[in-house]
Amino acid sequence: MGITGLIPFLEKASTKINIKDLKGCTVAIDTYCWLHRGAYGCAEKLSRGESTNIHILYCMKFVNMLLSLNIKPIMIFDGRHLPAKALTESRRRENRNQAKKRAAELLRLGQIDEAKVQMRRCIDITHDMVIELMKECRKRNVDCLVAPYEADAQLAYLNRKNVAQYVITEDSDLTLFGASRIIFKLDLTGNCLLVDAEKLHLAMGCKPENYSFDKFRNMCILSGCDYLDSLPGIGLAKACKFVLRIDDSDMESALKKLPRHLNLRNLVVSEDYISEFLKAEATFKFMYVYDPFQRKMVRLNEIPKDMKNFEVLCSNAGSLLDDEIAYNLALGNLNPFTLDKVDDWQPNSGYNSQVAVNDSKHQTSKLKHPSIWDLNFKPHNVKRQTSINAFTFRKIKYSSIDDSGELGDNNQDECHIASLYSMHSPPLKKSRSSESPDKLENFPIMIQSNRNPFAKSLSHSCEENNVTNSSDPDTLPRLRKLERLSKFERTVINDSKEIKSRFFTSNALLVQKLNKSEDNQEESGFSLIAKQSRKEGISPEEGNSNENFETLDLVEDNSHTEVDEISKDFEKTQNMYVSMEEFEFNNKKIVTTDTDIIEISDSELDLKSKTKRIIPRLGLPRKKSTNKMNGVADTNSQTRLSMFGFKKKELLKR
DNA sequence: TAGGGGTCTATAT
DNA sequence: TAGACCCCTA
Repeated sequence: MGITGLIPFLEKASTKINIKDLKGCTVAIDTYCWLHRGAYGCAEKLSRGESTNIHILYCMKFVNMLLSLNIKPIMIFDGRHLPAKALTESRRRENRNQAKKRAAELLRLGQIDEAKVQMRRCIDITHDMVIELMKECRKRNVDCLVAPYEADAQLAYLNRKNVAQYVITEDSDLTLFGASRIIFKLDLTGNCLLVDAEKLHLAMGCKPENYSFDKFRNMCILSGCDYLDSLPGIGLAKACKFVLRIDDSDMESALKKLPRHLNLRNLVVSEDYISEFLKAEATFKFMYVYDPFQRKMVRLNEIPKDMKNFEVLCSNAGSLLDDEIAYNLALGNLNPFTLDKVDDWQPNSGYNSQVAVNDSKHQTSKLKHPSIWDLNFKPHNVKRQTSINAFTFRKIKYSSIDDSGELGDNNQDECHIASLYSMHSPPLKKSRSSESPDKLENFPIMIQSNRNPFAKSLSHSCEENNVTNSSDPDTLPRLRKLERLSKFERTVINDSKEIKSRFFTSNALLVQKLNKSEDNQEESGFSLIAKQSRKEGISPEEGNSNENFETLDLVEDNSHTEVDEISKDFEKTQNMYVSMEEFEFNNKKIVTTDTDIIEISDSELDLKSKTKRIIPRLGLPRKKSTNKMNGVADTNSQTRLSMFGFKKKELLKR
């Protein structure tokens, strides 16, 4: 059931991303969603009890996609049913049985198509399917874990412990368990929707100081969730209005005032509803999950010592199992409902290595990722990465490339300059290159659209909100400039080629980076142009001259990552896309991808054309731009953002 | 008119 | 499970 309408409600806290942006991260997956979708494709066979692995292959496509992108997946499966959901589960079981009967009847009548529809409705994900998928995952050393109860709570736990920096699901309930970064609607091209818990206040339409996660959770419970139906006439909008008006510390007394706050005089909030509400809240907060490091069940959140009546309130949040049972349940060795032994897999057993020997092509990936079942496993410090550009800003010391002539005498790095053109005014440092990984990890994610007004839609509601709320005195002039930009004709092109980030870099820097090889992962992102510069005999000093940029072949450069056999197999059959937008400006076609700005001539508009002109840094070739930009001079004191009507000087004045 | 609620449909290959 | 659509209600 989930929370009706929650995903659209969270629009302002959401960003469209591509899963490839999470390279190097760990993601925990609500695997039931994939299994269910996969089973839809072989519903007839499954309902007839025939052997099929289509649903397993479907899930493995996603797994392989993640592995190919150097993203570590952890597959989480639902465990036992909570008492709170007993009614829901029995309803579902009843519906499935009815659909089965109808399907059989329709088949007897020869109505095949109608029968197929009913067969799809009676799909049930069994523990046998789970074990089958687990075995496939183990061949690739992909960790699997059966949650003691709801997978949602387990996902949130792993997310909060930083075992998984992101979680993938289709179930909006997950937001209520406190996961910080949730990915919805992931498809096989990698496109998905990222909901960031740090932005939930935007969705609720309140200031960060007035927001609390308790308010958000209370709003969702009020609007109706798996553990409690909503009061009549209360949906997300009204629930939001209510929780923002009240003091969230005492819901018991606040709920009694709900009819008055919402002007719904006929609404009755019974004592029973209030106690069920408090139980639902406790279920979301204190559900049992499995901690693979302590190897025992723990509460999602610690129960406060001063909490009264917690035994009653937590009566729906699961019961504690013996450690040995909980361990084997988490490994998938027990049927969650009967607790009968159905498998005997143990971490680091011969079973796993034997598979790896027989299937040597998967050994590479096996070696890559430490297992959560390894006793020495520690959540590693993974750089959170949703924006390649954002990392580029931090890792490169731009102040050292003044000789490019682009930055003038302000001794500003391009990160700072970019910030002056950006919608926000975050505190910026001249260089982050010397910062520790921990500090980097804590750095808030900068979504591309916030940093690069050209790369994403300007009408994005999130950004509008930020602009409106900004107290920065420069906001209005910036808005006016952005209005100018928004007049450009923009069309979204879905088809594109992946290009590595060079957005704010100069050729000089690229070549320097290539020579120094300080950071292989970063370096390779630039290697295409840098190598080209070398080929053309361009020195770092002159590398910024656009004349040296001849037409380049847009060839994906995968040298930056260890692409194993799985990746290669996958990439043969899957096309990874980045979003691409096209501007028309002074009879030029300018295309911005997530990572680049590309100028293409009319004859090259076919995006499948092999040759396109790549513009290093921002904007157009210098020579052409000076003549055509409506009198906006392209001098040393001005970056190429001026191509779009921005003037640098006045913004950089101190 | 905004917002809630019920119903129907798609999900895969 | 989510989204679209339509209808109803305050």
